[in-house]
Amino acid sequence: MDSVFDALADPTRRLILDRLRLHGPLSVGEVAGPLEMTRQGATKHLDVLVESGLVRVRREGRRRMHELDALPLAGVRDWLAPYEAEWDRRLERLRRHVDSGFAGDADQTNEEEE
Amino acid sequence: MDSVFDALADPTRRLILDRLRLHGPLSVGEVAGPLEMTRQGATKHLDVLVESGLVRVRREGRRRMHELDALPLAGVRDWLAPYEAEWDRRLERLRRHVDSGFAGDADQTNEEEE
DNA sequence: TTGACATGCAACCTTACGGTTGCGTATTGT
DNA sequence: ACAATACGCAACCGTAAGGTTGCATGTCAA
Repeated sequence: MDSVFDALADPTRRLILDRLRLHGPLSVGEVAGPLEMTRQGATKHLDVLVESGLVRVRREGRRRMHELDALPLAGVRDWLAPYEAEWDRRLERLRRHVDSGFAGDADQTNEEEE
Repeated sequence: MDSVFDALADPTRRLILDRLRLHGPLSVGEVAGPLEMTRQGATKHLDVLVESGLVRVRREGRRRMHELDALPLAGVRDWLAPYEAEWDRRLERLRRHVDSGFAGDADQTNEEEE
């Protein structure tokens, strides 16, 4: 689980996951191409993803194909769940607040942005 | 958004978030206590969390109280959504496979859970 | 006022991360 | 066979992350 969160921490890695999700299985070169990076750089990122279980790898001749496996992300969703309850509560409070015609500025509750 | 994923990458930070969610607003010392870490260490983690918007901070006399703000996690859930569709598809395929009586040994396969 | 409490600030240390370069190896098409 | 393709391995580099120590500062209670 730790390794999943760790894998997701890097923007490049999330981008790779997106590409794997949208454009099927990709080789190292195909992953490295669009990114402005060496193949070796891409390989390292892919290794991290494989280690986390988010990417499965299989050989196809001289190519090393990488396929998305989204299942470990279920763990992230599970971890998220209790927090979701939390922010729902907040939004609910805000909604009630607005509904009850609080009418105006001059409040120090900083619940905006979303 | 990047900063949120980054904040979640560290296990200690996720643990702090859990404690803030369950045990209300906490001071630096209260956060640092249970963790085997210096106050300074805890402060750094808290700073990261504040920077990501997951924690709000307010002064109370000489204490610095930290409160959870789960809203930024909505971004994580949103990022997760298309992947969830993906792993659901996988589980669905598996379910159909089992349903269509691939019949390894002779037992009645009882799934149909969520 | 004065001391204990809670924190801030800054420097420092070690290690891991993201990324590169250079070279060696397997695989393929012709 | 042979050259191009796709990759693996290992060393290296700069920087930031996680954590510490030491000391200064603000704040409260008596």
